[in-house]
Amino acid sequence: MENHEKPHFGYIYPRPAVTTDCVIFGFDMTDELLKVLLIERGIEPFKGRYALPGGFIKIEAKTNEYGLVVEEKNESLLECAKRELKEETGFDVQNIYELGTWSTPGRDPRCITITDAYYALVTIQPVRGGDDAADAKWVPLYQVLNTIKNLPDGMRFLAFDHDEIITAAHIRLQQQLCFEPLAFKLLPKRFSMSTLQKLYEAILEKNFDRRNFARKMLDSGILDVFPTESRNINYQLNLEKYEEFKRTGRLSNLIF
Amino acid sequence: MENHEKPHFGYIYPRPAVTTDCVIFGFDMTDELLKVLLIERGIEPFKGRYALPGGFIKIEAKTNEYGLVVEEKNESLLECAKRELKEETGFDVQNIYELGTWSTPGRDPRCITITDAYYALVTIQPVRGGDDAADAKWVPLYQVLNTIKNLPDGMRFLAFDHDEIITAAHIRLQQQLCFEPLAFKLLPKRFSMSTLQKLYEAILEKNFDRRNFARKMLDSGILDVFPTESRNINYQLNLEKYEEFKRTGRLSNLIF
DNA sequence: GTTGTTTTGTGTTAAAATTACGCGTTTTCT
DNA sequence: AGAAAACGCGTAATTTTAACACAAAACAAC
Repeated sequence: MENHEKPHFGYIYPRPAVTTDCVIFGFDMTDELLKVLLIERGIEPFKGRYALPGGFIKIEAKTNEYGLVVEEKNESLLECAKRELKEETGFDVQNIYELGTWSTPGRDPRCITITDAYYALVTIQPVRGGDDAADAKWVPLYQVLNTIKNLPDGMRFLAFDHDEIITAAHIRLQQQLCFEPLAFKLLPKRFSMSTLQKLYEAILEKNFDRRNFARKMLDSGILDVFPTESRNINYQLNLEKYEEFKRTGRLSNLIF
Repeated sequence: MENHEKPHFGYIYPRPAVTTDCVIFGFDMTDELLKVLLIERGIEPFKGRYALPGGFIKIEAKTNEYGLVVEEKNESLLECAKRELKEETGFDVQNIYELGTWSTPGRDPRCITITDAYYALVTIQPVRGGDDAADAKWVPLYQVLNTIKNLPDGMRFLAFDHDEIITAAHIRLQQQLCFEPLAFKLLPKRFSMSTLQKLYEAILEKNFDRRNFARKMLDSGILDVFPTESRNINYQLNLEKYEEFKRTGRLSNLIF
């Protein structure tokens, strides 16, 4: 542990280190499971444990020969989250949302660290071979949540306080689904009604009547219909209609 | 602007300064308006402008004679928000929720600063004399939001990026009201049905039919009834029933 | 390719919730 | 005192939700 002598541009009190972590949700079309992307930590602390991808925020400060700051550059927390994601998992994520901060004293044994957590929604490509990207791994969400829930008191599954973060992310995902058809961001462009339903069921942990579900979705008017070679029908989100319906408040019936 | 030479316990890159800001909502029974607590800034930057109460996170680090860290103390961001609130406005707030972080580069002209924003709900005491607490002032929310909305492009009403924060806080308050009867936290213990309705209308910016509103509230089962001297009726939130109904999912009909 | 099983598309109907008003009385304001 | 607003109690029409039936197409196993 080394001390740090870089300039801090005006505010002279000690500062916490700032990181971002990200809960990446993906829907696996092959087994129709909602999954999260975890990485195995290669270094201490928590070496060998699974954790959310994330890392420290980047601030570049240039000082002249007298030690005065002549140039500063920094990224926003959102940019930080996206960059770390790309670095650690190779994912280029569009749909990313802030979840909240975690700052309990002692949460990082190295130093006083606060993290700004994000969650992101991606479509898992159907036939990706072995999981790429370092030691990143897709794990079924329900497995993670169950493991966490059944842990003996005081024990943790993931590194740091990531157990809490992933639990909060799931709750937030459930709630946001009531305001916004987020689910589409987890699916490929076109999908079947039953796939969409399975996804809703996976997120909300509750089952729907197949026929009522389909009617509700279709009645909302945001889906375009595409026949397939077989008798089955595929659907696609109509973004214009969705945005319009959102403005005019006609999406309330999408709440389950 | 001075440089900073204090130790940073292990993580050796430059760090941003960290602050918290708080949007305090209060419902003024006298004029039945939803208001926010703003403070007039006494110092640069943005001297004389209104701003959200808030400030820097407190970290105390003690080093021995060799400059090594022997003791650290820090507060969580939530504790920081509560402390700053107390210091700047005298308010001791129970109901406080995290809103999100703001970290756009350049948002604070002094230095790289990220803020974690909170929102809080308080009951404004009926006959508080002149606004106490330094230069804190209750301002009707709709006035602030309208001012912000009608500002010429690029102009701002509040200091820093507090325009965005207060706007986001209002949206969040609206959304959270759909999951939780937050409104009660803005009212005194007992209140009339029309007061409750006015509050809901103020938050959601939408009007309800008096009779339907009352029925919905009463049917939910979370209100206790108290006659008054006059023919009128007062109500009070029954916390036990509320918690029970929340667990058993019987509050869905409280969504408007 | 035949057979049994599962999935998919298309309804109907009863119950529940929401919305829109009517009316007589009490309070409030001037 | 009189007019206007607020209040409590109620009903009817409409919309939304929940529960369930059936046949054709796809799929799996042999």
